[in-house]
Amino acid sequence: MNLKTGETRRDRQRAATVAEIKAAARKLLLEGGASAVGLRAVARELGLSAPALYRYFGSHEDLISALIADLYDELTDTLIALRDGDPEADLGGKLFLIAGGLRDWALAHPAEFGLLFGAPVPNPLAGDHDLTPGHQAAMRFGAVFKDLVAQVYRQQPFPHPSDEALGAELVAQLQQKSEFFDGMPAGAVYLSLTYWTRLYGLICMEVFGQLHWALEDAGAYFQAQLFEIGEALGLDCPLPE
Amino acid sequence: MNLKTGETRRDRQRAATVAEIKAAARKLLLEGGASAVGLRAVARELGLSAPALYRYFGSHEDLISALIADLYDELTDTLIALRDGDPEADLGGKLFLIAGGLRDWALAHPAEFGLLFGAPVPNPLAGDHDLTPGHQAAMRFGAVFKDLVAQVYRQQPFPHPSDEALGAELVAQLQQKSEFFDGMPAGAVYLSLTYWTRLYGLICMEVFGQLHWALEDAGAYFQAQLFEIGEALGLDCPLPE
DNA sequence: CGTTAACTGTTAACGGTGTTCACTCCGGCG
DNA sequence: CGCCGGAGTGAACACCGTTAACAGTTAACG
Repeated sequence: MNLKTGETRRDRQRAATVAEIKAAARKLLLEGGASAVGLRAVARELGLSAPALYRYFGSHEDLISALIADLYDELTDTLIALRDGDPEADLGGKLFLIAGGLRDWALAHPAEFGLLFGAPVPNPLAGDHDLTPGHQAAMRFGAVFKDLVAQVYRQQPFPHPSDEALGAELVAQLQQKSEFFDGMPAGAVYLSLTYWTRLYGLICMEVFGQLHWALEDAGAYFQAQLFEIGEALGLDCPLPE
Repeated sequence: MNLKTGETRRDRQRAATVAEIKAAARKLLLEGGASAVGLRAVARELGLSAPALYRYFGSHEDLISALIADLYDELTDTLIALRDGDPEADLGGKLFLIAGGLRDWALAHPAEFGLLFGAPVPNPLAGDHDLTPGHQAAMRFGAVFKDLVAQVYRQQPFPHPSDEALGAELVAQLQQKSEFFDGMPAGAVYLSLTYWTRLYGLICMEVFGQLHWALEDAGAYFQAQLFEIGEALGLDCPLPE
């Protein structure tokens, strides 16, 4: 059976167990936050001994990394579904959809969001050009936004700051990423980066509770900010209310 | 001596020990990140037994909270010194100074920054109107920015979005904070919030390594963004380079 | 088919953590 | 002086990630 892949019964069993482990880890993460997903806790969740998990993951950190990669993938799929769900929406509308979708996901899964986008600060280690599956999944996630912005620009180039306004040093760095951004000029890459930076900052602030002192419900503020950013990208946005 | 406060010799000794403990915690935080500042590690650092620390802090979390409050205070002092250090600078210049100062501090102390502004996510507990010293210190910190923006507006009101553009719900929330913002109208409060949100997001992204994929050195990008935000606040900013 | 090797799981143990308890000091107060 | 209370101790508990030595099962190969 399936001689091509050489997939044996044990391989399938193993894959199933790995999935079970990650599912248990997700459950613990959802219920008790990041600190609740421990090696022993996961093992306990599926009636195993803690050392048994070492047959599937090299360490606790490896498990967490795999979990992060999965979460990235799931979030990416959610956003893609949102992007392609409404065939009536134009490119700008899709941009609004996935921005709102990211915020909704972050608010619904704060612990998961913190794991993905919070501080990997304790690791200012040697220059590791991360090729981990987690990093790749993060790239796949970011590409959803990047590609959409690039499509918007391709369809109707939005006005962007001139090279002189940005300064030579910044332009040099931006032009390095021009190819990655579908050949967009530095100013347009700059605006794309601004879009992402503001969106990220907005959601971080809200999820991390850094906005409570000013706003009870940041929903309206988020919409207004999104409107501003959309304007900068030359989109005609729906006025609030 | 000092009968008013009833400050006895033991009280002074105690305060000194508390300071020593927090100093050791800071050292560990600086050297090994947030995870390195453990109860036993701190005790080890000053030749004490772990349980001894319970005479000074009710728990490990209490120690961390006290540390956070101290860090907030220190950061606040740093920014205030920066603000008042150059008597030549006008209000807008001061705003640029403290924004850059915050970024510099964050980059120089990433672990500390993560502790202050990173995810307190795991605690979505009951509605606790935080009156902890940490929260108060955070307010004192935020006020440095808030007051400066309010002074800028007072000196020369910057153009701000109209109530209609913001939407009724958002305006209602903003007006609730009008008094806190020196009587500024909703649109101006909105712009102040935008200033802070963008600054925070920018620094978070850089410190948390969320910008590495796009920019090696985010310094120029930061300056350009600061310039944009300053423009929105009606400041005449120095063009880069 | 039988043998062998690899895989999955176990228990025991090590060093680490935060925390509590019972106990000893000793300085300052009435 | 007597004594209370604060400071500090070591032992212990329950948890954590991780390793080692061992047993049962399953797949692969001659």
